[in-house]
Amino acid sequence: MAKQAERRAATSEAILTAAQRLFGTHGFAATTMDDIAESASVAKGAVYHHFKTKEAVFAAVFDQVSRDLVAEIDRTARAEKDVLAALIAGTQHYFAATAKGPIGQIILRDGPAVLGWERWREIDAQHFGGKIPRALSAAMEAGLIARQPVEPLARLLLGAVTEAAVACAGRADIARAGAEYARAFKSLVEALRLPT
Amino acid sequence: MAKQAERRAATSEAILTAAQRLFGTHGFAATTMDDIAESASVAKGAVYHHFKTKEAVFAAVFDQVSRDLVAEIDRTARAEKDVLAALIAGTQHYFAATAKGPIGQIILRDGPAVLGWERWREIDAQHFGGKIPRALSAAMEAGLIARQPVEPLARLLLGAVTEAAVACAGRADIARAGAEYARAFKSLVEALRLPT
DNA sequence: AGTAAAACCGACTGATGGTCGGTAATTACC
DNA sequence: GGTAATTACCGACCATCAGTCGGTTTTACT
Repeated sequence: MAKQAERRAATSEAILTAAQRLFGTHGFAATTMDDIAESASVAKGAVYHHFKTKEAVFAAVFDQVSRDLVAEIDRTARAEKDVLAALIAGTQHYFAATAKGPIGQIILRDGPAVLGWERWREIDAQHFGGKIPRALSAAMEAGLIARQPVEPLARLLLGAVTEAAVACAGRADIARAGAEYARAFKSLVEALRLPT
Repeated sequence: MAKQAERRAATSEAILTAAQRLFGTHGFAATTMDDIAESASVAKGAVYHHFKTKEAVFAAVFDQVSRDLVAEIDRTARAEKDVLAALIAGTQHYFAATAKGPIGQIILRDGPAVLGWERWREIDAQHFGGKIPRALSAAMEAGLIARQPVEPLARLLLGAVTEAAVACAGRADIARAGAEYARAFKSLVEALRLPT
């Protein structure tokens, strides 16, 4: 019954899998549509039948990778108790994950380059950044930090985290760097904490 | 005497000027080398005689724009007295300038896309970010904030500022948004200030 | 003037994103 | 079950554009 749908799904997934591997290892610019088609054992026309442009393929890959990563982070953060502590733990996980080659390549390097900063920021914020405003609101509600407009502050912190992730990704001693930035981030967030 | 040098400089500048205008208005991808050559009233070969690649042209433009902007910011910041206050004022100027179309296009959109995040971050940090570590060191020296590793904290703040600038650039009511983010940034920095 | 070197020219090439007319598989309808 | 319509897929072809290269003009030096 759903034969056609299955067929479509299978091809689509083959393309996406191939694309993710290629984008992750060689980067967006160095990956051609012919490469993707060949790697997915499909003709170029098929790729264009499923995705309008090369950017569209990338966007789909980006979305998938982000989705996977955010799920991972959620699992980590859920283990913490304090809202601020969860924020910090999640951040550290984000560092560690994006520091690993392929994911960092897709999310931090090519992401903004291909999608455009605005769109990238928007999507990234939608996936990861949504957690920060929520955490801040909760923290204010709980009286942990001073009441103030949430959005601007959240944006600043997201920028800080992202920048740190990139800096991390570019360093040899990732573990150490991650710890360093996590500590700095913690001190920044803790500075906001009101004296009880 | 320096006729040859003058000739070279004039052509080079014509190319750079044309490129800056085109990159600023249409963006990097939508600007072709032929466009640049034509706009500079020069043959394509001449452009390649002066710059090895299209990226090289962009890098030169980027450098120039950054240099100009940083000089402007310096002038603004110098007017302030407190180190932290100067940091905040400079930040606000950065917001305002990058929010204006062409400069934002070059520095915030295409910059990372073309040069690659790592290189962009490095250059951007070199131009703008260098000020933050210096300001933080000074602030620690003066006992305004707690002593701690400077580099990680500076990186976080730079990321926060950049993110805010981008967010600003994407909004219609730039003045209002700039003020909002500046206030949030101020509260973040002020949170670090030690009680006297 | 004569020669060397540097600046400049613009037709050409190679690579690649995207198109399009056609074929094969699947589904809908009688 | 046959046939028409729809959907998936194919791969040769096209347009664009970064970058090349042999040739020409302008400048510098003797």
